[in-house]
Amino acid sequence: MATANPLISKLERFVRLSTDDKRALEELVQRKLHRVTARMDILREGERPETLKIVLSGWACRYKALEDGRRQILSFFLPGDLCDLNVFILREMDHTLSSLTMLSYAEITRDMLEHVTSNYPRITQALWWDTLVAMAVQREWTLNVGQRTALERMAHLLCELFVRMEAIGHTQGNSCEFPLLQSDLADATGLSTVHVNRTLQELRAQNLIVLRAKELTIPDLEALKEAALFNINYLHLEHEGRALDANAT
Amino acid sequence: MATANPLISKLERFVRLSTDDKRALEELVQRKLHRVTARMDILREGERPETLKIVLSGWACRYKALEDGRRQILSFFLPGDLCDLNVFILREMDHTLSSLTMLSYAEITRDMLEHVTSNYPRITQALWWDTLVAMAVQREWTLNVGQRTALERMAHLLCELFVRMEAIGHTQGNSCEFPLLQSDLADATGLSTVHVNRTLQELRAQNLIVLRAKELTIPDLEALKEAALFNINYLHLEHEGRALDANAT
DNA sequence: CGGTCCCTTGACAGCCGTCAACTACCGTGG
DNA sequence: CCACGGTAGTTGACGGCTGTCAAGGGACCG
Repeated sequence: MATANPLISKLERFVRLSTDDKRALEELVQRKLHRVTARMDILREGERPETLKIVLSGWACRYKALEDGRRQILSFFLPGDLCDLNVFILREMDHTLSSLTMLSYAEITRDMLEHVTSNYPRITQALWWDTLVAMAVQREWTLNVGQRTALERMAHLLCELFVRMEAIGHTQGNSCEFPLLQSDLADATGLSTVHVNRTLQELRAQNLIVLRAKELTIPDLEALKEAALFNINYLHLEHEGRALDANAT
Repeated sequence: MATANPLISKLERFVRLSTDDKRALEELVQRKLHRVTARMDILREGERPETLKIVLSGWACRYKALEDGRRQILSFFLPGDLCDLNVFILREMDHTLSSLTMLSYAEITRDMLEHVTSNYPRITQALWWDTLVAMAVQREWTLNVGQRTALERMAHLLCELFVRMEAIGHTQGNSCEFPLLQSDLADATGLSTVHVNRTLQELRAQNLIVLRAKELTIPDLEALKEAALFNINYLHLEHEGRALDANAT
């Protein structure tokens, strides 16, 4: 079971937080809450990021679009995930953040974040960890669209999302909620929607997935991983940083 | 003209460094120097990163390989670029670092880096900036292989490399050194070497590039950018952080 | 001068995109 | 209760972009 606060549960995958740390994180998240409906742009390319956003419930994504309309989804955000640490440093967004489902998220201002990072070293460390993992995921996505076939690519994306859902306690057995449209899968994999459809059919035919009514079931995760050439190392779930024990400071 | 130390010139694109900052950086880089010949793996997937590496001269890259040998180059490193800030946090490499040319680089240990980050806030800020820009570049690459056609994709990669070479003062007019093989371009763009060859021919036929003898010339950069749907914003060269003036602290 | 690496070119195939029509599903309203 | 409209998913036909295979050419080097 996840804690009520998905950011805390997430960072605890990396460091052991003290009660102080947790209280600071609770405050951080409760200051400015937002809700938006599905399929709304939250922060657009070209705008200046003012706040760090943290997904509390629902799914979001970031994407870039070319002038002629082609669109690439670059990341999916699940509960607990952070968007655009850019706020610290970069002047303008080079991509767009957008909700995929009904979404609730917290906003954290630059000042609030600076307060936390200068007083809570373990939290700072954990935010770094999260950033580096996000980079690793982005690299894997580049590999995914660059080298894998359509079938492998789709299998890989489904594996990643399932494993990430599992890590935040949002799976029930072999199944999890799965709100993406086939057109989202197309934009994320660089395939056409028609070919996404065919690829999903093929995965179904091989009994690798059951996907309908916004629910994904993976009867045999190992088999799907094999079909995807999925190597989980890039998610860095090893809980390494648990060495950073709150009681050890 | 660049400073003798490419790391300093790079970070100065973002912050104004004090003489103290510069001395610290000089020391950092001079401690452990290395030279390797072209096409050597420096740090392999699965190994534990012990030090941060900084390219001083030559080109390097990072790549991931699938079990069956397919290979994706994920980034190119030019003089002044940093490899694997991972050293701080992640337990094992999820990709491989490799030299492309004769390469000289400096190694920075965890201790040295921590000393610098706790005593030189402007340097810390500049390292963050560099990390966020690297993420932005990785996103653009995902877009590149996911959405652009072969011609656009190749044009985009050549644009990026030329602009980055220009930013570090390594261009002479319209030309710059260009040590990549067509097979490197293939691995970076997700195309076959044969198709890379054809795509280069096409770019030559349109007078967009001259590429031979390890030298790239771009007669009309604007035209190449247009063919590539190249939007420079993702490189975040705006020198925004110059607000972080060394004399303002 | 032979060897090796890299680049180039042609022929052919296949994966995947495009176009278009059709079905399924769902919420709304008469 | 059924009609209706809109969105999402499905399927077929066809074409083209890009991969594969294979052979040849050029540059550099021992």
